[in-house]
Amino acid sequence: MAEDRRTRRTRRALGGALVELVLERGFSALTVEDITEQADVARATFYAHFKGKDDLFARVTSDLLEQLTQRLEPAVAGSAIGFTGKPLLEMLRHVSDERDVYRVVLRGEGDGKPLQMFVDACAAATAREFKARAERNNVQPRIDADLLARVWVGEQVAVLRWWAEQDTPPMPAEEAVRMLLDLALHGRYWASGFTTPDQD
Amino acid sequence: MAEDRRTRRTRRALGGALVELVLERGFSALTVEDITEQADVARATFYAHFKGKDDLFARVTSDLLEQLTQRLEPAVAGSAIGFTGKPLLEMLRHVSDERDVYRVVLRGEGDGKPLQMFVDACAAATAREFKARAERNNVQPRIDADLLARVWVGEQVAVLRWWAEQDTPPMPAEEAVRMLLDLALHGRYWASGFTTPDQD
DNA sequence: CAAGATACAAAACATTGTGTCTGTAAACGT
DNA sequence: ACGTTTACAGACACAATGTTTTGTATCTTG
Repeated sequence: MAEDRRTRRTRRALGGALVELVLERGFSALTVEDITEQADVARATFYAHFKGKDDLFARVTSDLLEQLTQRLEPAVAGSAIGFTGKPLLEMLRHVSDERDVYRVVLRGEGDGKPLQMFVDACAAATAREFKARAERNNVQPRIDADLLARVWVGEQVAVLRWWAEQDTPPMPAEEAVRMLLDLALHGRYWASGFTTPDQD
Repeated sequence: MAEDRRTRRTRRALGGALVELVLERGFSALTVEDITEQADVARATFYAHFKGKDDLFARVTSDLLEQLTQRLEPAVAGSAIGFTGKPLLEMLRHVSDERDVYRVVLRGEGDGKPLQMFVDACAAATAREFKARAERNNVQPRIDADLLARVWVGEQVAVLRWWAEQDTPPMPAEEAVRMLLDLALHGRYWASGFTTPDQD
């Protein structure tokens, strides 16, 4: 019942080739033949596994997501709201381990659909935590919940993208997390060194 | 010296057709012929104006950006830090006026490159304002400036996307701006109804 | 308003990528 | 060692691209 070694081999090779080539030339510039050549696989074989470029990319992305949720599970268990604290820390580490794939996904290659997958997953997880926590503590959000959720996830993705694009970590992951916690606690004006906004 | 009227006509038609079709089927699913058919223009004519699909999309995007910066100019003149306040309000209004184009761009169609253009432009403007203001008032950001900038822009884009995807405005633009100002001032925990984060 | 310039339409063309299908050889799991 | 599964190489029809040509309609400029 264990999966055939050959299929695993070729699938991995194709996924790796995709990521590598997208980083070099961008997704839309690639042909299926480019990918199979890089992976040293026959073109016909490609179609035995995937419907096309997009399908391959989608699988690479969902594999990544699956791996992420597995790594996140213990951290989320009894943890804080949204993605501050342990979950975020674990995410940053995962990005470090799989930097290339994250770059490709977070850059929005492939018509942004893989990124959409990723964002949706994050948004769902965030919203779930968010609502559960609000109900548990019986509080009401001070600004529109939908808007807040968007801002929240947009921020997370922006940070991950920034983190993924670094060749060498600009700071320890722990410090980045601390900064983001401060930001979430005190707001942007505080973070930028001000305590009050300019008048306008 | 004024541009030929026929040229303007066909270019507009092609740009409009692109936006319309992307909303229906997505960018990657389109052929040049689809676009020319929708615009009622000969295929050869398309290539007289643009190098291909991507080129057309890039021009549509840069036209939008140009229009935006023009509208933003008066608002930015003597205004607040980054995109809170008047500039943000003007942006939301612009999105309302050009909803379809914004949707297409902000969804990251076209391999996310048009979106990249947009984000880069916003980031540049934000960073400029940010540094100028910090220097003027002689303060230092409490968290890494680069990270802060990313978060900032990520948040803006998320809000614009949310705003663009609404069929009918969920609230007056002024109220959305007020919320975001509050958010920037007091932080996310406050906005979500808490004053302190959970422990983790 | 006239004349020269410019843009458009229509059709044909070579080129490239796609997706599918063969028969054959090799690698796999049991 | 066995039967089964998978990969390979090549060939195929098809679709989309990008370019070119020729005749016609429309514009701008003087």
